[in-house]
Amino acid sequence: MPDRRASPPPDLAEQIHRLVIQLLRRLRIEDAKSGIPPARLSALSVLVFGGACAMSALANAEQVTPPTMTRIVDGLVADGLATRTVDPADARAVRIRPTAKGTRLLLAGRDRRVARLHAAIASLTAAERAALNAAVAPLTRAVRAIAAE
Amino acid sequence: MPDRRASPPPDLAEQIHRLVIQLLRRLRIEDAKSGIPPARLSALSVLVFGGACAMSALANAEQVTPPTMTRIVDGLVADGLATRTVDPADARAVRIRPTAKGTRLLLAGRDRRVARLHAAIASLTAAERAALNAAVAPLTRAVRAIAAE
DNA sequence: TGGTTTTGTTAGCTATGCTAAGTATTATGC
DNA sequence: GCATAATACTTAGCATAGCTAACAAAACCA
Repeated sequence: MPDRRASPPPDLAEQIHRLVIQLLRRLRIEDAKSGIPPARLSALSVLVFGGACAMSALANAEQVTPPTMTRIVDGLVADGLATRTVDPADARAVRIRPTAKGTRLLLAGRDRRVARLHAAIASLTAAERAALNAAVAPLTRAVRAIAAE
Repeated sequence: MPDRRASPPPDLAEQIHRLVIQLLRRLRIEDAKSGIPPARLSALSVLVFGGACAMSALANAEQVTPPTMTRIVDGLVADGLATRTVDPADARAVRIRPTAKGTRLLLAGRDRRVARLHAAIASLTAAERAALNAAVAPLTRAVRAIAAE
């Protein structure tokens, strides 16, 4: 790991760190409106955008242990937002799928979140939006670089 | 709120949304190493960077109800990371202060987080870092715009 | 002075994270 | 082909963290 006082100005990482925390904290407010607790909403998001999924894959995607994911899925199933069926090819494993209701609910909530950010971005100048747009690729690379270790 | 299909490309908000979620998820891994649960760590961060604080102000800063913050502070005090004293000017209120141990611990943990992001940014090209740097101001404005509503 | 507001806490519920331990199924190795 | 190991989840039990409702105490104020 490079010296913290090396090439990039020391504040860039800090600034981005702070910004990102604030951004998510503000968007999170929208989530409460869905009536679904955050862990379920997040898992449901994986199901809706990633498709059907095994328990372990879901736990892995959410960076959570299997017992925790078991209970989150219990909640989703109880609320009619997902279904749990035994994998026909492996009776140990389960396939977890979002229901139509779950998909509808998630997309609506996500729209609220993203719409809020979208509105904020729309209020910027064209030059500012261009600067944001130009930062997406480098930030994507940086995020991937974190995973490397 | 503007039409989602209006001027800014619809994916910019979505891309940033996704990126930011991934970024924090990856950095969060470092927090576990501190041995302090996330809510306490976050509250401690407010104390260390914002200075002594009343219970209500802390709850407000953390977007949490007062009872929740009472227990988080209980935990911090039990761990010797903060102190709670009655406000001499108002016997209803308390002043919550980080201890030297709390300050030391938080700064170390934060350094690990930021250092990780810093290293990732350092691995980019100069042009990419410049693009990131140019995006900080617009993103700051956008985040503030979210709070407006 | 007596009601109201402010500030925090207590109580009790749900949700979410963990580890340890258990069950059932599949894979393996001899 | 059967014992053993590995895999995929679940159950149990604990700590943390969020909420609302109800309460206590202090300060305000009319």
